Amino acid sequence: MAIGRSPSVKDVAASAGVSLGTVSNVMNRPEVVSPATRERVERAMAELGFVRNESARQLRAGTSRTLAYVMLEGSNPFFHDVAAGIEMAAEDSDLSLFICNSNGRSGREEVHLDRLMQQRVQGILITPVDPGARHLADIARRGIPVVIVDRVGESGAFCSVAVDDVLGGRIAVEHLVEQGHSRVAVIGGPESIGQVRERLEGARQVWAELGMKPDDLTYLPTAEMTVAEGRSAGERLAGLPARRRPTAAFCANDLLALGLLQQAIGAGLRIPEELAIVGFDDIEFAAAAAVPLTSVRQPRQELGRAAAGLVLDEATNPAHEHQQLTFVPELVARASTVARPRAY
Amino acid sequence: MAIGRSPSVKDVAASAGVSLGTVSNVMNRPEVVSPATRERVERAMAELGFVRNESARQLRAGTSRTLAYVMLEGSNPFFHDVAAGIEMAAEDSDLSLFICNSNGRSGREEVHLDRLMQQRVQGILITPVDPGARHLADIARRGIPVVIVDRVGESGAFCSVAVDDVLGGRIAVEHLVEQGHSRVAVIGGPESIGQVRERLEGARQVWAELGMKPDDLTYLPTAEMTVAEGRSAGERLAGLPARRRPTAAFCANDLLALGLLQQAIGAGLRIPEELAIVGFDDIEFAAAAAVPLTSVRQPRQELGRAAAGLVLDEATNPAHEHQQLTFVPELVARASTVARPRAY
DNA sequence: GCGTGGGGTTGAAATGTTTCAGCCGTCGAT
DNA sequence: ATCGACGGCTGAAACATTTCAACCCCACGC
Repeated sequence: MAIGRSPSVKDVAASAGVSLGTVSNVMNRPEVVSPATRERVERAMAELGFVRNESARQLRAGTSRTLAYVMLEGSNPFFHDVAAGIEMAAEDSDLSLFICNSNGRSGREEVHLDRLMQQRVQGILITPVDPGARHLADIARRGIPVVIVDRVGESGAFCSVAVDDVLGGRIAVEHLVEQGHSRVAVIGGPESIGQVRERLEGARQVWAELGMKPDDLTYLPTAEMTVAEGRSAGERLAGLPARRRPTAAFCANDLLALGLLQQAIGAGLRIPEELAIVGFDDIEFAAAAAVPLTSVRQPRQELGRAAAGLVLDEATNPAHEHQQLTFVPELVARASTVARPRAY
Repeated sequence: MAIGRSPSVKDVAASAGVSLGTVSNVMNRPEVVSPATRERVERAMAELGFVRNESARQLRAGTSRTLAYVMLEGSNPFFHDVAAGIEMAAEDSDLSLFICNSNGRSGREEVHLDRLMQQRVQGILITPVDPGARHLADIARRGIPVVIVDRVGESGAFCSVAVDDVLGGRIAVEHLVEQGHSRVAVIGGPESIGQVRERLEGARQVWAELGMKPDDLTYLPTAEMTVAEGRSAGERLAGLPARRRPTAAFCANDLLALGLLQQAIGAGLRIPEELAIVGFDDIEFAAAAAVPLTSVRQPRQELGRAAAGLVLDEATNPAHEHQQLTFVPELVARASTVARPRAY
């Protein structure tokens, strides 16, 4: 088989003895072409190994059959789960999905967005470094559907999908208090991250409402939301005088919680007796930890799916109105906060 | 700002009072156009908010500025690390990267590949469900560069990049024997996976060479390479009569190892004293486990980078020859096999 | 027999970019 | 003065597809 340039509709048409338009019809409106011709055309396509040229279709159509997700941190499985949800939805609409990763850097984010505009993607889903960034608004102003995932766009200029982070903070700390803890640490940062602020806020709210002493809720800031930072927070925690040391920690995500867990176990602490730990996100590795991690679950795939739904609505429905979808987080209690008799 | 269709080179040309060709030159060969005109054109582009239409470029060029990676299992971070390596390389060549996920199903893999052909991607990197699959060969025959990642294509019809899995099995088991173990389990499966076979093979080789009793190397097959299967393997292990029970396990990947670790710790075993564990891949969560996991490291990002290099070579270099790149795996010893005094 | 309707097919236009041969002046060399 | 070269710019062709008005022919109704 000669491997020249790949055959086009023209070649197929010639080989089947019909016109271009007919070949196109066979692909796009098979019902209008007679069975006999259709069959002939299909055979020709198979023989020549015809493959549609997507760029030509796109050029004609003015838009590509592609969505894009710009994730915030490739190293956090949470975002991959969101991406998986998006991909399912994309698949259902027969669209491709571009997955990009800004790695938390605004510069890379901008580069990706630029490329995506050139690709004329149908819509962009993004967990942005900064939801208020100029370049996001610019894109939306161009008429490209943009949906913020796992953050809430302040301006209302976009749709967004997120969980109620304040509530998430509340149920985490409420759970710890229910388990009898009266000194709790909240670990996360930097505070420039909206989620961190809101989860902390929720924690403080419920702490006050339950009548706990304000000083007994300690906020331990971190520089990032990584396993390593979780470990280092554990060391800081261990350094506190015993009488003031929290007996439980609420971490703003699971990576921090896993790091803290590792450090605590390494230091010989019994979990949850000497230190109880709650994470956030409920990534798969939370359940897989040596001491399975209690975590505030976000419906990760659902988040992605819903976001994709919104972006598609905006792309296709002229009457679309921006909306802010909020999901309800849910506490998944496991051994890192609840001691259970174990079979030995 | 009116949001009609986005402006084209034609609009820019009109606005700047030059011809299409000149606008194109400003973008592609700025040095051939006089500074004055260039400046005028650039201003016009900025004013109109001109964004290149990538599909038109592609149509003209006959190929897209895009690579693709079809990963095997989205739930295994290993593949995301490989993808990250590919993305860096793509970035260096100013290419976009499509990331797809076959989730271990041949059908999805085929759907993805089909789409990628339609997109006229420059090259395809893939960790295939089955390296011998017909559809892979078909694509290569069409002249599209294909590189197999983390598997070796039997036929030599493609380039491939992988680590020496036999060697990986050898160093894992060698390490365990060095640590004084004389009964070892190898956990992994199904055996249809090439890696599993080769890692097991390496384990058996070195076991024999070191003069250990063949019966003391137990192979525990699993149905998948997941955390859950790791746990269940742990239960089977615990069910063996004490005198025959292995004191160490070599798992064919880290997910299995983490599952096993969790099960063992839950059952009250001390690690590594009562059970030593070695994983494979050295994903980030291996180091983050409660008992940090000894693992056979694959240079994950390097794998991706090298694969991208090969695919680009095949795409651009007429004198390209297929090659099978093999990396050397490396043992990273941690607490799951080596007891160290700990500071309490 | 004539008009009508409609199923099936055609041919050309349109999409946005790049490339390339060619054109127009100007400047330097002969 | 003429030629050549060259910098700077133009205009048209080419890429593969989709769409749409137009067309042909046949059957059917009057």
